[in-house]
Amino acid sequence: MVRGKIQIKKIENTTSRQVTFSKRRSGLLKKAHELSVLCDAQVAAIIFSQKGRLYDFASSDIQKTIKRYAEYKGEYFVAESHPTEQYVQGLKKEMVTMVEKIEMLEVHNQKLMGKSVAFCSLKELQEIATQIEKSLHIVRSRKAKLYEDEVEKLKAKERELKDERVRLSGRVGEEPSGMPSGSKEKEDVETDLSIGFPKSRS
Amino acid sequence: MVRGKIQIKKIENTTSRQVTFSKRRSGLLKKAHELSVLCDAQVAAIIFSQKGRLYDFASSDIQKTIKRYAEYKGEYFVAESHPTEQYVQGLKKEMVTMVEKIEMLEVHNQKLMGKSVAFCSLKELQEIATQIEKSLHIVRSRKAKLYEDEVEKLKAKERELKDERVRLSGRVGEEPSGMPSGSKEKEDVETDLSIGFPKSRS
DNA sequence: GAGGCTATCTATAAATC
DNA sequence: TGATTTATAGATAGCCT
Repeated sequence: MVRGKIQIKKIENTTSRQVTFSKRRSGLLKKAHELSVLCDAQVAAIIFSQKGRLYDFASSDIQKTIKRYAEYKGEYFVAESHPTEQYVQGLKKEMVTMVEKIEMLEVHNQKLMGKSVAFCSLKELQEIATQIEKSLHIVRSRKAKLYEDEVEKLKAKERELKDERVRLSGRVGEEPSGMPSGSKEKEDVETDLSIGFPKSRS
Repeated sequence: MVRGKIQIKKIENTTSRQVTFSKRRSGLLKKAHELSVLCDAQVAAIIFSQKGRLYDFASSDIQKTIKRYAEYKGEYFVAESHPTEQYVQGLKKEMVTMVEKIEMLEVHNQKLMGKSVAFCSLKELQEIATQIEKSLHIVRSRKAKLYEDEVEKLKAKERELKDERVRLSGRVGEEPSGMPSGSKEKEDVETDLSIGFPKSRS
Protein backbone atom coordinates (compact mmCIF):
# COMPACT_ATOMS: atom_id res chain seq x y z
CA MET A 1 0.00 0.00 0.00
CA VAL A 2 1.23 3.41 -0.84
CA ARG A 3 1.02 5.65 2.17
CA GLY A 4 0.53 9.05 0.77
CA LYS A 5 2.40 10.45 -2.17
CA ILE A 6 6.14 10.03 -1.99
CA GLN A 7 8.63 12.86 -2.09
CA ILE A 8 10.81 12.98 -5.11
CA LYS A 9 14.15 12.94 -3.37
CA LYS A 10 16.81 10.38 -2.82
CA ILE A 11 15.61 7.33 -0.90
CA GLU A 12 18.01 7.01 1.98
CA ASN A 13 17.20 3.44 2.89
CA THR A 14 19.49 1.37 0.74
CA THR A 15 17.26 -1.64 0.45
CA SER A 16 14.13 0.20 -0.53
CA ARG A 17 16.15 2.40 -2.86
CA GLN A 18 17.39 -0.66 -4.66
CA VAL A 19 13.90 -2.15 -4.82
CA THR A 20 12.46 1.07 -6.11
CA PHE A 21 15.26 1.33 -8.62
CA SER A 22 14.52 -2.11 -9.95
CA LYS A 23 10.79 -1.49 -10.25
CA ARG A 24 10.91 2.02 -11.65
CA ARG A 25 13.73 1.16 -13.93
CA SER A 26 11.74 -1.58 -15.65
CA GLY A 27 8.73 0.74 -15.62
CA LEU A 28 10.73 3.44 -17.39
CA LEU A 29 12.11 1.10 -20.01
CA LYS A 30 8.65 -0.31 -20.59
CA LYS A 31 7.23 3.18 -21.06
CA ALA A 32 10.04 4.08 -23.39
CA HIS A 33 9.21 1.05 -25.47
CA GLU A 34 5.50 1.83 -25.46
CA LEU A 35 6.10 5.40 -26.51
CA SER A 36 8.29 4.36 -29.39
CA VAL A 37 5.74 1.82 -30.62
CA LEU A 38 2.56 3.78 -30.07
CA CYS A 39 3.85 7.02 -31.54
CA ASP A 40 6.43 5.71 -33.93
CA ALA A 41 9.13 7.75 -32.23
CA GLN A 42 12.84 7.14 -31.93
CA VAL A 43 13.52 6.59 -28.26
CA ALA A 44 16.63 5.75 -26.36
CA ALA A 45 17.08 5.50 -22.62
CA ILE A 46 20.26 4.90 -20.71
CA ILE A 47 20.31 4.14 -17.01
CA PHE A 48 23.31 3.57 -14.82
CA SER A 49 22.60 2.22 -11.36
CA GLN A 50 24.52 3.55 -8.41
CA LYS A 51 26.75 0.54 -8.67
CA GLY A 52 27.51 1.35 -12.24
CA ARG A 53 25.41 -1.30 -13.93
CA LEU A 54 23.96 -0.32 -17.26
CA TYR A 55 20.36 -0.72 -18.31
CA ASP A 56 19.18 0.65 -21.57
CA PHE A 57 16.47 0.68 -24.14
CA ALA A 58 16.54 1.85 -27.72
CA SER A 59 13.71 1.70 -30.19
CA SER A 60 16.19 1.40 -33.01
CA ASP A 61 19.95 1.27 -33.19
CA ILE A 62 21.09 3.22 -30.16
CA GLN A 63 24.22 4.31 -31.99
CA LYS A 64 22.12 5.92 -34.67
CA THR A 65 20.01 7.63 -32.07
CA ILE A 66 23.04 9.00 -30.27
CA LYS A 67 24.55 10.09 -33.54
CA ARG A 68 21.35 11.83 -34.50
CA TYR A 69 21.25 13.45 -31.10
CA ALA A 70 24.81 14.66 -31.54
CA GLU A 71 24.03 16.11 -34.93
CA TYR A 72 20.87 17.74 -33.67
CA LYS A 73 22.76 19.38 -30.84
CA GLY A 74 25.37 20.83 -33.19
CA GLU A 75 27.85 18.39 -31.83
CA TYR A 76 30.52 19.11 -29.57
CA PHE A 77 30.45 16.48 -26.92
CA VAL A 78 31.98 13.92 -29.20
CA ALA A 79 34.61 16.42 -30.13
CA GLU A 80 35.56 16.57 -26.51
CA SER A 81 37.09 13.14 -26.53
CA HIS A 82 37.44 12.57 -30.22
CA PRO A 83 38.41 14.75 -33.13
CA THR A 84 35.46 15.72 -35.24
CA GLU A 85 34.87 14.29 -38.63
CA GLN A 86 35.19 17.78 -40.00
CA TYR A 87 38.61 18.22 -38.50
CA VAL A 88 39.81 14.98 -40.01
CA GLN A 89 38.33 15.94 -43.36
CA GLY A 90 40.41 19.08 -43.15
CA LEU A 91 43.52 17.08 -42.46
CA LYS A 92 42.83 14.75 -45.32
CA LYS A 93 42.26 17.62 -47.68
CA GLU A 94 45.56 19.09 -46.62
CA MET A 95 47.21 15.76 -47.24
CA VAL A 96 45.77 15.57 -50.73
CA THR A 97 47.22 19.00 -51.43
CA MET A 98 50.57 17.87 -50.11
CA VAL A 99 50.53 14.72 -52.18
CA GLU A 100 49.84 16.80 -55.25
CA LYS A 101 52.66 19.13 -54.39
CA ILE A 102 55.03 16.23 -53.92
CA GLU A 103 54.05 14.78 -57.26
CA MET A 104 54.49 18.13 -58.91
CA LEU A 105 57.91 18.59 -57.37
CA GLU A 106 58.96 15.09 -58.26
CA VAL A 107 57.93 15.55 -61.87
CA HIS A 108 59.78 18.84 -61.96
CA ASN A 109 62.81 17.24 -60.41
CA GLN A 110 62.70 14.40 -62.85
CA LYS A 111 62.62 16.78 -65.75
CA LEU A 112 65.44 18.87 -64.37
CA MET A 113 67.43 15.69 -64.03
CA GLY A 114 66.69 14.74 -67.58
CA LYS A 115 64.51 11.79 -66.65
CA SER A 116 61.12 10.99 -68.06
CA VAL A 117 61.48 13.60 -70.77
CA ALA A 118 60.43 10.99 -73.29
CA PHE A 119 56.94 12.42 -73.49
CA CYS A 120 57.78 16.08 -73.44
CA SER A 121 57.01 18.22 -76.41
CA LEU A 122 59.80 20.00 -78.22
CA LYS A 123 58.67 23.26 -76.73
CA GLU A 124 58.77 21.83 -73.23
CA LEU A 125 62.16 20.29 -73.85
CA GLN A 126 63.42 23.65 -75.00
CA GLU A 127 62.17 25.27 -71.80
CA ILE A 128 63.80 22.62 -69.69
CA ALA A 129 67.04 22.94 -71.59
CA THR A 130 67.00 26.68 -71.13
CA GLN A 131 66.39 26.29 -67.43
CA ILE A 132 69.14 23.74 -67.11
CA GLU A 133 71.58 25.91 -69.02
CA LYS A 134 70.74 28.77 -66.76
CA SER A 135 71.23 26.58 -63.72
CA LEU A 136 74.52 25.34 -65.05
CA HIS A 137 75.64 28.86 -65.63
CA ILE A 138 74.78 29.87 -62.09
CA VAL A 139 76.44 26.83 -60.58
CA ARG A 140 79.56 27.28 -62.67
CA SER A 141 79.78 30.94 -61.75
CA ARG A 142 79.47 30.03 -58.16
CA LYS A 143 82.10 27.38 -58.54
CA ALA A 144 84.41 29.81 -60.29
CA LYS A 145 83.84 32.33 -57.56
CA LEU A 146 84.73 29.78 -54.92
CA TYR A 147 87.91 28.84 -56.75
CA GLU A 148 88.79 32.47 -57.13
CA ASP A 149 88.26 33.02 -53.42
CA GLU A 150 90.38 30.02 -52.71
CA VAL A 151 93.17 31.36 -54.85
CA GLU A 152 92.82 34.74 -53.22
CA LYS A 153 93.09 33.15 -49.83
CA LEU A 154 96.19 31.25 -50.80
CA LYS A 155 97.81 34.37 -52.18
CA ALA A 156 97.07 36.20 -48.97
CA LYS A 157 98.70 33.42 -47.08
CA GLU A 158 101.69 33.56 -49.30
CA ARG A 159 102.09 37.24 -48.68
CA GLU A 160 101.75 36.70 -44.99
CA LEU A 161 104.38 34.02 -45.00
CA LYS A 162 106.77 36.16 -46.95
CA ASP A 163 106.36 38.99 -44.49
CA GLU A 164 106.93 36.59 -41.65
CA ARG A 165 110.09 35.33 -43.25
CA VAL A 166 111.39 38.82 -43.75
CA ARG A 167 110.60 39.70 -40.18
CA LEU A 168 112.35 36.61 -38.82
CA SER A 169 115.36 37.17 -41.00
CA GLY A 170 115.69 40.71 -39.68
CA ARG A 171 115.65 39.48 -36.10
CA VAL A 172 118.39 36.89 -36.53
CA GLY A 173 120.47 39.34 -38.59
CA GLU A 174 121.06 37.22 -41.62
CA GLU A 175 119.63 36.45 -45.00
CA PRO A 176 116.47 34.41 -45.14
CA SER A 177 117.46 30.81 -45.26
CA GLY A 178 114.32 28.82 -45.34
CA MET A 179 110.62 28.81 -45.97
CA PRO A 180 107.87 28.28 -43.45
CA SER A 181 106.85 24.68 -43.52
CA GLY A 182 103.72 23.75 -45.40
CA SER A 183 104.44 26.12 -48.26
CA LYS A 184 104.98 24.57 -51.61
CA GLU A 185 105.41 27.76 -53.50
CA LYS A 186 108.45 28.41 -55.62
CA GLU A 187 110.29 31.45 -54.48
CA ASP A 188 112.43 33.80 -56.54
CA VAL A 189 115.19 33.75 -53.96
CA GLU A 190 118.00 31.20 -53.86
CA THR A 191 117.77 29.28 -50.65
CA ASP A 192 119.43 26.01 -51.55
CA LEU A 193 122.86 25.20 -50.31
CA SER A 194 125.30 25.39 -53.14
CA ILE A 195 128.94 25.65 -53.95
CA GLY A 196 130.03 28.52 -56.05
CA PHE A 197 128.52 31.95 -56.63
CA PRO A 198 124.90 32.45 -56.03
CA LYS A 199 122.73 32.97 -59.14
CA SER A 200 125.40 31.43 -61.30
CA ARG A 201 123.19 28.46 -62.14
CA SER A 202 120.38 30.22 -63.88
CA MET B 1 -12.01 7.69 -19.45
CA VAL B 2 -9.94 4.84 -20.64
CA ARG B 3 -12.05 2.32 -22.43
CA GLY B 4 -10.30 -0.96 -21.88
CA LYS B 5 -6.57 -1.51 -22.08
CA ILE B 6 -4.89 -0.20 -25.19
CA GLN B 7 -2.85 -2.26 -27.60
CA ILE B 8 0.79 -1.43 -27.75
CA LYS B 9 1.04 -0.80 -31.46
CA LYS B 10 1.30 2.25 -33.62
CA ILE B 11 -1.66 4.58 -33.25
CA GLU B 12 -2.90 5.10 -36.77
CA ASN B 13 -4.97 8.21 -36.10
CA THR B 14 -2.55 11.04 -36.51
CA THR B 15 -4.20 13.39 -34.09
CA SER B 16 -4.51 10.97 -31.22
CA ARG B 17 -1.00 9.72 -31.94
CA GLN B 18 0.32 13.22 -31.53
CA VAL B 19 -1.69 13.75 -28.36
CA THR B 20 -0.54 10.49 -26.92
CA PHE B 21 3.03 11.31 -27.89
CA SER B 22 2.86 14.60 -26.08
CA LYS B 23 1.43 13.08 -22.93
CA ARG B 24 3.53 9.96 -22.75
CA ARG B 25 6.63 11.83 -23.70
CA SER B 26 6.35 14.17 -20.76
CA GLY B 27 5.38 11.20 -18.60
CA LEU B 28 8.51 9.34 -19.65
CA LEU B 29 10.79 12.29 -19.03
CA LYS B 30 9.17 12.87 -15.67
CA LYS B 31 9.69 9.25 -14.70
CA ALA B 32 13.27 9.39 -15.88
CA HIS B 33 13.81 12.36 -13.65
CA GLU B 34 12.10 10.70 -10.68
CA LEU B 35 14.16 7.57 -11.09
CA SER B 36 17.40 9.52 -11.19
CA VAL B 37 16.50 11.47 -8.06
CA LEU B 38 14.92 8.71 -6.00
CA CYS B 39 17.59 6.15 -6.70
CA ASP B 40 20.56 8.39 -7.34
CA ALA B 41 21.02 6.87 -10.78
CA GLN B 42 22.50 8.34 -13.91
CA VAL B 43 19.69 8.52 -16.41
CA ALA B 44 19.48 9.84 -19.93
CA ALA B 45 16.56 9.67 -22.30
CA ILE B 46 16.46 10.79 -25.87
CA ILE B 47 13.24 11.04 -27.85
CA PHE B 48 12.81 12.04 -31.45
CA SER B 49 9.27 12.71 -32.56
CA GLN B 50 8.14 11.51 -35.95
CA LYS B 51 8.70 15.02 -37.21
CA GLY B 52 12.25 14.90 -36.01
CA ARG B 53 11.95 17.13 -32.99
CA LEU B 54 14.20 16.27 -30.11
CA TYR B 55 13.12 15.88 -26.49
CA ASP B 56 15.55 14.70 -23.92
CA PHE B 57 16.31 14.34 -20.29
CA ALA B 58 19.57 13.74 -18.58
CA SER B 59 20.14 13.53 -14.86
CA SER B 60 23.65 14.80 -15.30
CA ASP B 61 25.69 15.88 -18.27
CA ILE B 62 24.28 13.87 -21.14
CA GLN B 63 27.67 13.90 -22.83
CA LYS B 64 29.18 12.16 -19.86
CA THR B 65 26.40 9.66 -19.80
CA ILE B 66 26.81 8.84 -23.46
CA LYS B 67 30.56 8.63 -23.03
CA ARG B 68 30.14 6.30 -20.11
CA TYR B 69 27.71 4.27 -22.13
CA ALA B 70 30.23 4.04 -24.95
CA GLU B 71 32.97 2.93 -22.61
CA TYR B 72 30.71 0.42 -20.92
CA LYS B 73 29.82 -1.13 -24.24
CA GLY B 74 33.45 -1.52 -25.23
CA GLU B 75 32.60 0.87 -27.97
CA TYR B 76 32.89 0.87 -31.18
CA PHE B 77 30.14 3.16 -32.27
CA VAL B 78 32.16 6.18 -31.31
CA ALA B 79 35.05 4.81 -33.28
CA GLU B 80 32.71 4.03 -36.10
CA SER B 81 31.39 7.50 -36.56
CA HIS B 82 34.40 9.38 -35.32
CA PRO B 83 38.06 8.86 -35.93
CA THR B 84 40.05 7.80 -32.92
CA GLU B 85 42.78 9.92 -31.50
CA GLN B 86 45.22 7.27 -32.61
CA TYR B 87 44.03 7.47 -36.18
CA VAL B 88 44.49 11.21 -36.20
CA GLN B 89 47.94 10.83 -34.71
CA GLY B 90 48.77 8.55 -37.59
CA LEU B 91 47.55 11.11 -40.09
CA LYS B 92 49.58 13.84 -38.46
CA LYS B 93 52.69 11.72 -38.49
CA GLU B 94 52.17 11.06 -42.15
CA MET B 95 51.79 14.76 -42.71
CA VAL B 96 55.05 15.49 -40.97
CA THR B 97 56.76 12.99 -43.24
CA MET B 98 55.20 14.64 -46.25
CA VAL B 99 56.25 18.08 -45.14
CA GLU B 100 59.80 16.83 -44.77
CA LYS B 101 59.68 15.28 -48.20
CA ILE B 102 58.37 18.50 -49.71
CA GLU B 103 61.16 20.47 -48.08
CA MET B 104 63.73 18.00 -49.29
CA LEU B 105 62.39 18.12 -52.82
CA GLU B 106 62.24 21.88 -52.78
CA VAL B 107 65.83 22.17 -51.65
CA HIS B 108 66.86 19.71 -54.32
CA ASN B 109 64.90 21.61 -56.90
CA GLN B 110 66.44 24.87 -55.82
CA LYS B 111 69.89 23.45 -56.21
CA LEU B 112 69.13 21.97 -59.59
CA MET B 113 67.87 25.36 -60.64
CA GLY B 114 71.02 27.03 -59.44
CA LYS B 115 69.32 28.83 -56.60
CA SER B 116 70.52 28.98 -53.04
CA VAL B 117 73.84 27.42 -53.94
CA ALA B 118 75.58 30.20 -52.05
CA PHE B 119 76.22 27.93 -49.10
CA CYS B 120 77.20 24.81 -50.96
CA SER B 121 80.67 23.45 -50.62
CA LEU B 122 82.86 23.13 -53.67
CA LYS B 123 82.37 19.40 -53.61
CA GLU B 124 78.62 19.78 -53.53
CA LEU B 125 78.72 22.34 -56.30
CA GLN B 126 80.75 19.93 -58.36
CA GLU B 127 78.18 17.21 -57.84
CA ILE B 128 75.35 19.51 -58.81
CA ALA B 129 77.21 20.69 -61.87
CA THR B 130 77.85 17.11 -62.91
CA GLN B 131 74.21 16.27 -62.46
CA ILE B 132 73.11 19.31 -64.40
CA GLU B 133 75.52 18.56 -67.20
CA LYS B 134 74.19 15.06 -67.36
CA SER B 135 70.65 16.37 -67.43
CA LEU B 136 71.50 18.82 -70.12
CA HIS B 137 73.05 16.08 -72.16
CA ILE B 138 69.95 13.91 -71.85
CA VAL B 139 67.61 16.74 -72.68
CA ARG B 140 69.66 17.80 -75.66
CA SER B 141 69.84 14.25 -76.92
CA ARG B 142 66.14 13.96 -76.61
CA LYS B 143 65.65 17.25 -78.39
CA ALA B 144 67.98 16.14 -81.17
CA LYS B 145 66.11 12.90 -81.49
CA LEU B 146 62.82 14.74 -81.79
CA TYR B 147 64.20 17.00 -84.48
CA GLU B 148 65.58 14.01 -86.28
CA ASP B 149 62.23 12.27 -86.13
CA GLU B 150 60.56 15.37 -87.38
CA VAL B 151 62.89 15.58 -90.33
CA GLU B 152 62.40 11.87 -91.01
CA LYS B 153 58.66 12.38 -91.00
CA LEU B 154 58.86 15.27 -93.38
CA LYS B 155 61.07 13.31 -95.71
CA ALA B 156 58.65 10.42 -95.66
CA LYS B 157 55.86 12.80 -96.51
CA GLU B 158 57.86 14.22 -99.32
CA ARG B 159 58.42 10.81 -100.81
CA GLU B 160 54.76 10.00 -100.44
CA LEU B 161 53.76 13.17 -102.19
CA LYS B 162 56.14 12.56 -104.98
CA ASP B 163 54.76 9.08 -105.50
CA GLU B 164 51.25 10.44 -105.46
CA ARG B 165 52.12 13.00 -108.06
CA VAL B 166 53.69 10.39 -110.28
CA ARG B 167 50.66 8.16 -109.92
CA LEU B 168 48.23 10.96 -110.77
CA SER B 169 50.28 12.03 -113.73
CA GLY B 170 50.22 8.49 -115.06
CA ARG B 171 46.42 8.38 -114.80
CA VAL B 172 45.75 11.64 -116.67
CA GLY B 173 48.41 10.76 -119.22
CA GLU B 174 50.43 13.90 -119.04
CA GLU B 175 53.36 15.46 -117.25
CA PRO B 176 52.93 16.26 -113.62
CA SER B 177 51.46 19.70 -113.33
CA GLY B 178 50.64 20.30 -109.70
CA MET B 179 51.38 19.34 -106.15
CA PRO B 180 49.07 17.92 -103.53
CA SER B 181 47.78 20.73 -101.37
CA GLY B 182 49.32 21.24 -97.96
CA SER B 183 52.83 20.69 -99.14
CA LYS B 184 55.24 23.53 -98.76
CA GLU B 185 58.20 21.76 -100.17
CA LYS B 186 60.13 23.21 -103.02
CA GLU B 187 60.08 20.91 -106.01
CA ASP B 188 62.56 20.56 -108.80
CA VAL B 189 59.83 20.66 -111.40
CA GLU B 190 58.32 23.79 -112.95
CA THR B 191 54.64 23.96 -112.11
CA ASP B 192 53.92 27.64 -112.44
CA LEU B 193 52.00 28.99 -115.37
CA SER B 194 54.37 30.76 -117.61
CA ILE B 195 54.79 32.01 -121.11
CA GLY B 196 57.63 30.63 -123.09
CA PHE B 197 59.50 27.38 -122.80
CA PRO B 198 59.53 25.54 -119.55
CA LYS B 199 62.84 25.54 -117.64
CA SER B 200 63.93 28.55 -119.55
CA ARG B 201 63.82 30.69 -116.41
CA SER B 202 66.24 28.86 -114.24
C1' DG C 1 18.21 -9.44 -5.20
C1' DA C 2 13.43 -11.42 -7.28
C1' DG C 3 8.41 -12.05 -7.05
C1' DG C 4 3.85 -11.44 -5.06
C1' DC C 5 0.28 -8.79 -2.75
C1' DT C 6 -2.62 -4.78 -2.30
C1' DA C 7 -3.88 -0.27 -1.28
C1' DT C 8 -3.11 3.58 -3.20
C1' DC C 9 -1.15 6.89 -6.32
C1' DT C 10 -0.20 8.27 -11.10
C1' DA C 11 -0.69 8.36 -15.93
C1' DT C 12 -3.44 8.85 -19.48
C1' DA C 13 -7.39 7.82 -23.26
C1' DA C 14 -11.16 10.00 -24.61
C1' DA C 15 -14.25 13.56 -24.48
C1' DT C 16 -15.19 18.33 -23.94
C1' DC C 17 -14.07 23.11 -23.92
C1' DT D 1 -3.16 23.38 -31.28
C1' DG D 2 -3.74 23.28 -25.87
C1' DA D 3 -6.11 22.86 -21.35
C1' DT D 4 -9.46 20.53 -18.42
C1' DT D 5 -12.13 16.74 -17.01
C1' DT D 6 -13.01 12.07 -15.77
C1' DA D 7 -12.86 7.26 -15.48
C1' DT D 8 -9.89 3.76 -15.61
C1' DA D 9 -5.57 1.28 -16.69
C1' DG D 10 -1.22 1.04 -15.04
C1' DA D 11 2.56 1.84 -11.72
C1' DT D 12 4.37 1.26 -7.45
C1' DA D 13 5.52 1.74 -1.99
C1' DG D 14 5.58 -1.02 1.60
C1' DC D 15 5.41 -5.42 3.23
C1' DC D 16 6.10 -10.35 2.97
C1' DT D 17 8.21 -14.80 1.23
